[in-house]
Amino acid sequence: MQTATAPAQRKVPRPRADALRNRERIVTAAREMFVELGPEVPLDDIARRAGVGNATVYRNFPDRDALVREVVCSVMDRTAHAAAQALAETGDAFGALERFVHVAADERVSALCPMVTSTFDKDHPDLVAARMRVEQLVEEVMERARQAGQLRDDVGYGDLMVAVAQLSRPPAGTACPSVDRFLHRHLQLFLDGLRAPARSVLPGTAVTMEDLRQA
Amino acid sequence: MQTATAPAQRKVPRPRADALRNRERIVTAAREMFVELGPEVPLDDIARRAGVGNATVYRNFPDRDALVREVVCSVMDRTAHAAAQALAETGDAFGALERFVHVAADERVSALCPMVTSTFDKDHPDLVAARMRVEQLVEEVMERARQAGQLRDDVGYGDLMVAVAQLSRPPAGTACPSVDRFLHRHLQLFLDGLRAPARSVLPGTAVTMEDLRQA
DNA sequence: GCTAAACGGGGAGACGGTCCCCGGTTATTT
DNA sequence: AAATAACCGGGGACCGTCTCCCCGTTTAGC
Repeated sequence: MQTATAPAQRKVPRPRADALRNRERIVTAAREMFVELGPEVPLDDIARRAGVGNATVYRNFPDRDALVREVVCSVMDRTAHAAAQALAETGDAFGALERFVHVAADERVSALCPMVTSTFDKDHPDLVAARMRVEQLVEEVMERARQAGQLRDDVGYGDLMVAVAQLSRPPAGTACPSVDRFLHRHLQLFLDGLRAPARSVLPGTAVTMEDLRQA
Repeated sequence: MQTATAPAQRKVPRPRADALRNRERIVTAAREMFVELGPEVPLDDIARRAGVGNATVYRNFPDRDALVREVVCSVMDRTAHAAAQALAETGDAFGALERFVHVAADERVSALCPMVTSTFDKDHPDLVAARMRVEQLVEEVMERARQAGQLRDDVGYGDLMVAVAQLSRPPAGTACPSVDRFLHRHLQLFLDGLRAPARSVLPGTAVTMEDLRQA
């Protein structure tokens, strides 16, 4: 903690500039390919898309899960950012919620779900931290709309996020771009169903954050 | 065409009873496993679940696509049946639509989409026949609700079916049963958004059957 | 310009899915 | 009930694919 340019204790001499750049390009490429082709795309393909050799991928990430985790955290951060922006809006509370949902869908929150599977540490520190940020912010956005009497009160955080994730999932298999044509229509329809007053009585109870965690 | 017991021209001496039974069990097991594990489950696993040897699977279906096609047709038939029942209901038109949606979701129409990929003949006679039946019936159910002024008129067949398929997709990876807990809640929310009068203006135009076909 | 870190491509190794083979079993026919 | 032919089941060979290491070459940083 002496100088800003050499903060870490020796032994970590600071990575090279191009190394950092490559790492970032890998994460970006991985996010795109996970969304398009699913969570099982060969790492070699990701490397090619990123414009690097396959060895560079395996150097930066000890195993597939490490890469997946980084991608998931990245998407969560973007989602949290979208929620924060929605919170900053001072106008219509439900309008802010709507805007958040459409932006989050474009970030492909969807891609996360298929990956949280099998050998994957859901309790990794980085993950819980990112998750908590998102939950906190989205919950606030929803609460404000609820207070304003615009959001029906029998729905929870989990209802919103799961439905958005499901609706924004690509049709699996192809990177068919047509899904985007439908996606925002269907999100809007779902949002219309979310408005107060409720037009029906829902089965079960509101899905909370805790429900998702242990699911 | 002489007697009913020997209708086929010779050379097809009629399959044995247990052979038919096995074929049926394979299709059932395949539907379950496709829904739970995705369209790439090993055929050997399907055979085990069906309680038959793997050779029996390969004997009955020349290749994977043939099995997938049979499963898809089977699900479509069930869906068409659900739609027909909804049409037969004489009460509330929108209520019939709701009931159809919830039943169709339980049939896992969802499982179809991930399979319509890569090497798969979308124009196989059996498929188009089943598809046309479903389209016809569902369109009628929707039209009746629309006429009754209960269904917003800026949505089409494609909007309904794609959204239902997406919402009823299992979270991919695990056969986590919790999804069923959410599923019907989210379907109901979506249906609420479908009701007239429209609570917002949708982006794009109504998704028709033709849109889906060439997508 | 020198040094060491980082890169890239090729290929070995391993895993998993598909499909065939053949001895045993079961449904049908007379 | 016996004969017969279709059908079944499990084991294993073949093949494509993904992972990951190796090593000669390049490039950033001083």
